[in-house]
Amino acid sequence: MSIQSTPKKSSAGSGRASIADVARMAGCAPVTVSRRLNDPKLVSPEVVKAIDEAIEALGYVRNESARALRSNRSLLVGAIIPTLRHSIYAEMLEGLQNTLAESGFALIHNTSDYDLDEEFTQARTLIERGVDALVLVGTRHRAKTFDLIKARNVTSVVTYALQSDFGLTSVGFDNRRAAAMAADRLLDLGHTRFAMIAGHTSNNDRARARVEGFVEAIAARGLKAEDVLVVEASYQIGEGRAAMEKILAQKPDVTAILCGSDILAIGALYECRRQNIEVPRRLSIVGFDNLEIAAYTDPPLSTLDVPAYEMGCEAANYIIKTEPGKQTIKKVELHVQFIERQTTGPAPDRRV
Amino acid sequence: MSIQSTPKKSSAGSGRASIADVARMAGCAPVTVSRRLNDPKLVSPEVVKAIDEAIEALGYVRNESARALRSNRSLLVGAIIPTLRHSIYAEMLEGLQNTLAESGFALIHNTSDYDLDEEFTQARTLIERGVDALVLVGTRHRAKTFDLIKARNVTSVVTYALQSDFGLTSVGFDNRRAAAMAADRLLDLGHTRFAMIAGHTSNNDRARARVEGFVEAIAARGLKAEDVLVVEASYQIGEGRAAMEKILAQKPDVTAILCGSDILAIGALYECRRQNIEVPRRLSIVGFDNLEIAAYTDPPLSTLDVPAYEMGCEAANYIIKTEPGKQTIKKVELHVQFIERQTTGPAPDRRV
DNA sequence: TTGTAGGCGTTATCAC
DNA sequence: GTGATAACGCCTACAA
Repeated sequence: MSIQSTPKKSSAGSGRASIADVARMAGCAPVTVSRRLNDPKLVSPEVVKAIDEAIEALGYVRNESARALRSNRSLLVGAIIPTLRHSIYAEMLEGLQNTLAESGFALIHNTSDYDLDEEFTQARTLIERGVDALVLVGTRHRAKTFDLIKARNVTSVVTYALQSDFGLTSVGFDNRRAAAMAADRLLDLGHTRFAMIAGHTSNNDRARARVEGFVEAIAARGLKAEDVLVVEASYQIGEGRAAMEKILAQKPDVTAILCGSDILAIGALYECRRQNIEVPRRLSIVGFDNLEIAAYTDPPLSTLDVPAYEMGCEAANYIIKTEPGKQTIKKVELHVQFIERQTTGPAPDRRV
Repeated sequence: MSIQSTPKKSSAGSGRASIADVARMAGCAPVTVSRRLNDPKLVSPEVVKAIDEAIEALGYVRNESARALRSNRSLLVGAIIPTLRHSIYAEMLEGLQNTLAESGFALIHNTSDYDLDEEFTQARTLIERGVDALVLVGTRHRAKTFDLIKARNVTSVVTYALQSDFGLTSVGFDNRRAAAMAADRLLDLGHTRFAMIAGHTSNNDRARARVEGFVEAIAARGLKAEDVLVVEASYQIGEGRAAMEKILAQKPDVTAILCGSDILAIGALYECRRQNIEVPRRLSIVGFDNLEIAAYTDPPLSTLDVPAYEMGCEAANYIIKTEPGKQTIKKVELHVQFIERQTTGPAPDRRV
């Protein structure tokens, strides 16, 4: 009864031409059109030609939803990052997206603003959307987030991280070691009175690892952890400035400061300028990230170069190579480099 | 053979529980589960409870692909931006994503790197994916891109633009007028010898409009267009620096410079510092964008504040409010503000 | 308030 | 090399 009324099922509901419309026009079966689209070798040249013409004439575009439904692959990847306002995450995302796009994947992103519950909700939504893979930032996540990923067996990558004890592939660098590199360099320059302007460490394992790495490396050289004054700030220039002000008030004899981000370092430099504190003559400052701007501050900022874009690319590569449902846990370590510019110098007491 | 083995169709192919599994467990029909998900009012409390328990027990998550296929709405929005490396676009994207998420839309983005053909390809891919709406940047696009949008009748918004003569809704500000604001202020300060460090104007209508607005506003005050030396550069600090060097070589008596972006202005400031040129004593510089850093340069940068995040929000609002296939063309104008900090001052000849 | 009966556009499977 | 058929999981009608 119902079927007879639509003998030639056309682009009825959607308004879009379907594979069936193309098939009818090209004088073949729908399957053949599907084959031409997915594996042209299986179709004879003449038929391919007829199909292509029909596609052109009808302005046919494939319906990915149907494809995803039937084949159970969405070619969609979800990424949840803290924020796009830090270019470091924007770059990671760009690397991810560019690399994924080459293999036909599209990227959906959400920003959690460092809220782990929000992150869980977003992960759920992304999985509802049928993403084939999920990209997260850092090691700290709600248990239910991990549970969800495991229950659904969604290919997942954690960036800015190197642990794999929670059972996910990670792509990143060693924040602890990076901070230690800065510490070692400053120690070699004779510094003994340190401070650090760190990002907030609650809910941010990267920020915490940097603090730990810095303090531990200093302690390893016989100094006490108390020799390091740590002030936390959110990643904004103004906050970096205020933190610097606080440090100078609390510990006026400080000579070396590591900042958890170049943004914070820029704030610190600003405050030094304001207080007429010569950098690096009286105070050495090291940033973190190696943003474009770091080479152009006054003086140019010594910092740690973080492979943000590459992390995105590596995460994408893992996703592309992984068969759905068959992930093997890997750890991809990228390297951080200390870039010495002109905000670091010998400790003032040594200089004399 | 194959079918009989699964008389009660379970989560067979996908591995995920379906609405049918939930229904079986809750002792109701699939439709009822669907209703509970979409409009809980229609289902009695006890049934809701049973369904919720089943959902919980099975770890059910809805399949958006099926939903999209059936309802012909993907709740997916595509955005194509030039690059994420300019925080101005990242901010727009963040506003877009945050606002869309509140209404259940997810955002897919691509970066075209200012390549209009690439943009077309991406638009096509996004439409294949069934996006309910498309967000583009600027007014310049390939004719085939417009054709595609019209053919598919996809709700579309153009950001950073205010024209609507190409038949799409636009959300933006008047680049021409913004640049003119800067020109007027500089003219009021007595400047007569101008230059501009502009972004590349081919394929970038925003950059072009800024140049035109600047030159025209100066011409409107009786000066000649030749009085403005325009140098193009891509949006990188190093390029801004080089452009500044070039300007100082070609037109050493220049006293006022508008930069097409704060990034370029930072490069210009850097070069001034290098050449010991006092800003704003000898030279006034105006940026564009009002990035976070602008308030912390030395001296703090006078610039034009661009409502990037808000543009994203407004674009999202339009999309959310628009019924699929029923778009009405609108023009949402946001306002630009001249932020006077300390890189602008009276023309040196006036000062004497 | 709940259930029955399709079908959205595609691809997997099996036949020719 | 090509085609017929049956799902994929959900939702819109309509019926009870």
